[in-house]
Amino acid sequence: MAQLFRPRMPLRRMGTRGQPEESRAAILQAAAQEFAENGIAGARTDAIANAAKVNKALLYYYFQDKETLYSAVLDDAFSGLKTSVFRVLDSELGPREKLLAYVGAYFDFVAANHVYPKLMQREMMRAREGHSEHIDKLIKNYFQPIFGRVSELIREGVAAGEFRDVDPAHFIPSMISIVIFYFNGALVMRKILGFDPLAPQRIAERRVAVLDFISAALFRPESGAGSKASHLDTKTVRPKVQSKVIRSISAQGARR
Amino acid sequence: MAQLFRPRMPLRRMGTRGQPEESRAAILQAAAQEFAENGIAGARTDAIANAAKVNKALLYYYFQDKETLYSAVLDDAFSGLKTSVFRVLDSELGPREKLLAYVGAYFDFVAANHVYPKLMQREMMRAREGHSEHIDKLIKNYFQPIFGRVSELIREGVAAGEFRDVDPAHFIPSMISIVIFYFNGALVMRKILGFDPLAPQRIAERRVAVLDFISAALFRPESGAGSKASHLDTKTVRPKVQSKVIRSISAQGARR
DNA sequence: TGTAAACTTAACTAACTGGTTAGTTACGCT
DNA sequence: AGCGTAACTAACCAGTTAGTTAAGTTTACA
Repeated sequence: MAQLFRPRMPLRRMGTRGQPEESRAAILQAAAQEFAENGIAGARTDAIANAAKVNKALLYYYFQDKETLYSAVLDDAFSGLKTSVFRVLDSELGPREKLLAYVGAYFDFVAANHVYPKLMQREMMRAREGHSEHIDKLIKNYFQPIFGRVSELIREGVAAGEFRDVDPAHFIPSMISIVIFYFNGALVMRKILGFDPLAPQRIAERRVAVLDFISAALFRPESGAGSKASHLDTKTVRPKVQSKVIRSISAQGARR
Repeated sequence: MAQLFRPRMPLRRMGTRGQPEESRAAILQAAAQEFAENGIAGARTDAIANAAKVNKALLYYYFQDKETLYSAVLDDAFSGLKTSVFRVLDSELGPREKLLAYVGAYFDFVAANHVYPKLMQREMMRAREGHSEHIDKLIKNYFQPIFGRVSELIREGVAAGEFRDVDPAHFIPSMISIVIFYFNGALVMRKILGFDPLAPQRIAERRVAVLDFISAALFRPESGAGSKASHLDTKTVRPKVQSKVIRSISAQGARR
């Protein structure tokens, strides 16, 4: 894949000494796809090797075993999310704006990485009483920090009277689920809805719907002014948000 | 399991002619658990047979193969949901009450059948361009009818001015995701939140949170009266809802 | 008494699949 | 020129697992 973009290079043949980072990256990407689509048990190492255009033995040259490779894939995906999301969580914004920016960033990340939500969902369902050393790391490194930070944000918003008095422990999972679910069930939804939910304009629609949903559920109507349909004041944020959608969509288009 | 509830019966020994429905049911239940926990690829037929306290060959006496058994499990789960949910959708209620009743019934079903949300999520993620004959049946028999009916309900509510002007195609998936996600990620959430999300009182809390979330996101503040925090009027519904929780919880407790 | 449904037992196979191994290629260095 | 080593491959192996089979057992019922 990426090799095609090095036009005048001597075009390395397989079976020779290529770029190790490229091979590793190719394996990781192929593995992410395969794991997301089929789970660990369903994923075939041969399929990963084929998709990465690499010999199967190379998987074991770079990674100890299937499980380790899976772990590396998760780490890759979640670290990407973490940096993406913390960029906005660390910014200087009011509770409303910051929360919308957070959800927006999360949405954009998922929209640009369709494997992520599947990996996450699969991992959550896989969690068992037994083999927990592995997921504990994920929780400690990614889930916990993000969750803690957003909890804080929500408590601030509630304290400031901008948010309704919701419990972060329930509100956050709800937010996450709304963002994720749409992408995970895309193919089924296409058959129910009659259109392709992953078409750029549909994703843009979805983004608006998600932000609207969460705004309505969380934001307290501003006191003063026309109080009637006042919790629709997402409008003030929408333009900024919309343009961000466009960017995320085109970025996504370029990526595949 | 179920055999324990036939106190004075001659207590049939294994290897004899038992109740065929019981064996079939035992297999189905064990299979549901195994499939929910591990997916089709991860599920082991031996494990199913052991859990059902039945010889492996009996699986193939009742079901053609693993895939067919899986199919039967799904049919079982979804048909249960369908009847449960249509009971309230066919009732005579106003849009608000009916929608809350629908979400409540859905929640209660999921809370009483923890395998269901996992099976559903897995099935949605499994949907592929290729092997679709099987999932098409599910969509046609269950997803489509329920989705259609709830869409109608939402459009009615919007037309009556009781609901905000939301798009059912986006709102429904969001609702479903909120109900499902909490149960699927229970074990991970326990480690993040520090408490057991499946403890009865936590489930009751969750039920309230879900209904509150959806109410706030969907219901338009009633015109007239004190319009200030008027979209918090879930309170009027809550008592009814709460008692239903209690019932659902105790029913759940009796069931396991 | 006999037939058939509802099972068990346990050995077996065919196919798949994760992982290994032994060897190859080309690059950098001396 | 030649050596060491990172990067890589073809072929294979060993364990697992869905599914089968053949033979037998117990009960309901006609």
